[in-house]
Amino acid sequence: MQRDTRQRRAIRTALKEAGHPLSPKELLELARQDVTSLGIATVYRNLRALEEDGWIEAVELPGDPPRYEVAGKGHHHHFHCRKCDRVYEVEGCPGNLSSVTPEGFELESHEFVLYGRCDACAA
Amino acid sequence: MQRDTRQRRAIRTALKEAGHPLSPKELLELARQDVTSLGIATVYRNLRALEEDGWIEAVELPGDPPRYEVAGKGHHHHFHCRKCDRVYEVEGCPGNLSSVTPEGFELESHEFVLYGRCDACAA
DNA sequence: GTCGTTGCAAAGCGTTTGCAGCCTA
DNA sequence: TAGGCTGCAAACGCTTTGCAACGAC
Repeated sequence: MQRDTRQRRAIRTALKEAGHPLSPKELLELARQDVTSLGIATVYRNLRALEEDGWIEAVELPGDPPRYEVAGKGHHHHFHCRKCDRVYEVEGCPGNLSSVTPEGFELESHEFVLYGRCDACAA
Repeated sequence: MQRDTRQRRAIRTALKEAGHPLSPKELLELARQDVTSLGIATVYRNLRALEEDGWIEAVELPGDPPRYEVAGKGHHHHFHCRKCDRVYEVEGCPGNLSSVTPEGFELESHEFVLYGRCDACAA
């Protein structure tokens, strides 16, 4: 990742402005508002490059292809709205994980996903 | 799902005997010990049929294709071993989820995955 | 014998890669 | 102007589907 191309700039801007994790396809649509010729392969290549540079982080939710969000937000989890399919960040962590870890198992990390309706869809 | 074929019997047996969630490929390999001619398409078709019948449940972990386990075990979560890649069931639940649910959001359910080393791999 | 089920091969779908041309530095 | 980057199209891996043959009931 050495050059600052129009495509890369559009992708970074879309990720920053969205404020929530984006799928490659969502990202393509958003970034195409700046660079109409943008191809999906370029999106995937830049996602990988940005992730290797630590600029973004993959958000992997069960049963879904990865979404991506700007990195450096500290430990958090996600809320997946069943109605609009959007993913939100949530702060906090239920903790108390060692009590559910089986005997002899070494716990290294955890993931945690909430499902339901976001405030907009619940209304 | 009306007929009790050799293939379906082999698939059910493999799922029951494994005791932990299996991927379609793992299942194919196990069930082929009974029915050598078994094809992957048949595995996928039977997984769907067994799931629709409520006989099995999909176990979706972040970033992984679905695994399948025998249904009816009640609420539980999973531990994914980073070394052997196997998935174990864990009992219990950290609870206390409403405290991390944002204002105005309606919580319907949750998923929860532990990562680390299983007892065999930790030794 | 019927028709649900199977195995194969082809089709889908999301993601990755090869390659020639483009454009940033 | 060099070579990193892009867009296109082909390749890939996993899952689904079409179809003729098979076999459970």
